Amino acid sequence: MGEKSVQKRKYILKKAREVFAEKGFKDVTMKDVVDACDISRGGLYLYFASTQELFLAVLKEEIDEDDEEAVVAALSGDASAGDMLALFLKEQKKNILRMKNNLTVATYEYFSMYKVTGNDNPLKVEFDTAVRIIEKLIENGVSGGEFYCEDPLGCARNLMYVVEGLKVASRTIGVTEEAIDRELMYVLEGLVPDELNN
Amino acid sequence: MGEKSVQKRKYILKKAREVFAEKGFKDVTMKDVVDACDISRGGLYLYFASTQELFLAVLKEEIDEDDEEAVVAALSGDASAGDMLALFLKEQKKNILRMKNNLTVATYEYFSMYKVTGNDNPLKVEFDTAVRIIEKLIENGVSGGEFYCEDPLGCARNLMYVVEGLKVASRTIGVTEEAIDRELMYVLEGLVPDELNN
Amino acid sequence: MGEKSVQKRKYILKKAREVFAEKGFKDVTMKDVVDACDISRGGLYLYFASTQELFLAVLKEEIDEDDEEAVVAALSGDASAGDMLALFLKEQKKNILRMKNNLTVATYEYFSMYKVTGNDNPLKVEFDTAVRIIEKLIENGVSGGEFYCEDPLGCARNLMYVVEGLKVASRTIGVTEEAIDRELMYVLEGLVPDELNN
Amino acid sequence: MGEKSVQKRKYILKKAREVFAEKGFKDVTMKDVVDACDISRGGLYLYFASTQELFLAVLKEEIDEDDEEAVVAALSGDASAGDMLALFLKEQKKNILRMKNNLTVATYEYFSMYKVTGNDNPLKVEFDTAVRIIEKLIENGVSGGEFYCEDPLGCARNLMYVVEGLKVASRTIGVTEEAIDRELMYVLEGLVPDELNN
DNA sequence: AATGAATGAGCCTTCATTCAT
DNA sequence: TATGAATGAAGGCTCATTCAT
Repeated sequence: MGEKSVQKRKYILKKAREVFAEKGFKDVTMKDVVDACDISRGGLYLYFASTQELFLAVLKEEIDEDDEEAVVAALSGDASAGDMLALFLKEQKKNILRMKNNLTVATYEYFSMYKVTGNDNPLKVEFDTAVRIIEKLIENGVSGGEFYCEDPLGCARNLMYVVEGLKVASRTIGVTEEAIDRELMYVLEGLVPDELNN
Repeated sequence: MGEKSVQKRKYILKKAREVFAEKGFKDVTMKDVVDACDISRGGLYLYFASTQELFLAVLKEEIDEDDEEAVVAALSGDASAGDMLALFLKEQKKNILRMKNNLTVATYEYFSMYKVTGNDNPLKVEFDTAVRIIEKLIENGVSGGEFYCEDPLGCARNLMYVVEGLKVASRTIGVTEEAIDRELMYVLEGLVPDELNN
Repeated sequence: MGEKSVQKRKYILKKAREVFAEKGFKDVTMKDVVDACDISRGGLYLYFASTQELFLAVLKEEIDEDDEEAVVAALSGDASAGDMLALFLKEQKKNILRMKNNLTVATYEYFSMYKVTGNDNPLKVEFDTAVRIIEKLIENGVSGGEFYCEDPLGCARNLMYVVEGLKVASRTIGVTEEAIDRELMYVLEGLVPDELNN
Repeated sequence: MGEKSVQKRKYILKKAREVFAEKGFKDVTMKDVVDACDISRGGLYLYFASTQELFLAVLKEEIDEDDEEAVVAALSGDASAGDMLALFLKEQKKNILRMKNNLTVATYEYFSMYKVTGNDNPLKVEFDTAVRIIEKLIENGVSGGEFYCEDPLGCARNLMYVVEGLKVASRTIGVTEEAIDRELMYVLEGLVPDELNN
């Protein structure tokens, strides 16, 4: 595949991403993507054989980017643990609220359809990675006397399940920005020693 | 629609429920239901005009039942607040883990597709109801000296978002029974006064 | 078939007539009639086995009535030939313009579909009858010195083909009341001796 | 759509025309056309989305042809007005009698179903055009002393309504070739000065 | 007589997929 | 590589017709 094809592949993925963000996974047809890309039916098949293949490719790009963004943002600074955790959660919040180009629904549809287990499941990898980052941040915070927490891992997991809950709720029940702030704050406040909390 | 039709309607809903539980919402076709019910194409249309209509009817039955089950189970006993909360959560856990006949995925697919707001959204109603029940139980526990909690509502919400997170995770990432226990326990332990916790 | 059934049969025909007037012949389904009559599917079949049977029955009633109306109106008076012809044409005009309950389109659809020849074709019978009436009226008018016409039959036929042309045009091209008057007058004026015409 | 597709489009229209001529408009299904063309179901939809679209396209071709035929034939010669009028009417007669490939019924069905007014109605355009041509021919004939007529427009309209009447009668009542000749002659003879008529 | 539930055929329409160019 | 015409399977929906009650 030459240079040109790589460009086109990227172009297709960009457009496909928009389609998945709009319609989820199950409702997307190859025709939807063809129309969005304004290429020929046959042309799309040269690059991707199915919506599944397309979606996995979109997801792969997504995750590669995410790693660079959130993780780096969260860990590479020399800010305090609290600030870094706040930064990380801000990133999550942005994700939850993002209306355009959000793959949450498509991703849930995909992975509830094709059960993928263990580390082949990017959703799981992402979740576990996030848990580990948060755990680390809390531990750092505890070491520095900034936080109080007897079970950093438990707390990190609790936080991420709340985030998952908020994600799905925002797509189904509807969640305001204030509600997200409130939920995340609720967890964070549990980390702050009582005397500081008042 | 006579007595006989009522029976058939129920029968169709039962079968449709199985189909939705198996395939989610978006992938289900009228033909799927026809096949599952072993009736004629036209026969199904006598009762339901679309998968949407079918799904909403299935959901309505579901929720009517739920009300009788979980709520009654949680509140009508004269057990301690802790026991009642544990019972309520056990119900939630059963729901999360139930492999057969679980509408979680279908429900998420439906409500992420057709945005329904406010009290017309049974998902929201269910969530809010659960939060209120938990809040009440916590308050009772605090009154009785069983629990310690400065923000029962916040805690109840935290718990329910965790439950939502677990639900979706169990359908996408995969969650073991132990993980569910662990997460729910994590929250519950936050309610127990420290001296008792050790 | 008892008295009650006769009533019901008439009721069905009345409703069916409305349906045919609205939708023509080909588009009408047994269901349309069932809905219009608000009776059961099976109930309709007790009286009529198909839309064809229904339509023929509707038509039969129609023609029976027509005979009594127009013909009697045209011939039984002791008015002048010109007045009687004018009366007859006024009847035709009313028919052409009638928007509600007009079977023209349905009739054309039916008889262009099922070719019926000779005196089994009520359309032909009606046409021929009308021609004969007009011919007679013209002859009377000529006898009385009211009209001048060398070929009463030819003139009568010409008139009726114009009427047919106006009927179909009113359903397809659209024809104003003035246009109908103008066309009928054009023919009538040809009957009036020149000296009277000025 | 390349050169090849243009051919296929024409082929479909030709076959569809045959179907409409045979069955009228309302009874024609996309499947009828698919079968007549011996192409795939999907293949037809590449060119036309409905029988309505198909019919309008068939009609468009029809009318384009007609313009070149009848009008040119009637007006471009240097024959006498009477001969040209006779030629024009011969064309109409051919139309009335044509058994194969006659769209009369389909056209009436279509335009009685979808009311189209003014110049968007090709039926009206065709009618008005014919009237104007005949009027012109009569005027020419009068100028040349060939005809006698005080109201050329009225006469032209009368003639065309008779033609319409004959068209519809030929599809519903049944009309012999002789009857058509007779009717058209009846009108023409009214144009010829009395002394010549004997 | 009358009902209306039930069936199944039939048409509509959309797409995944292929393939000649 | 790229195109887009073509096919046929799949699912949607409606109705004519039957039949047990």
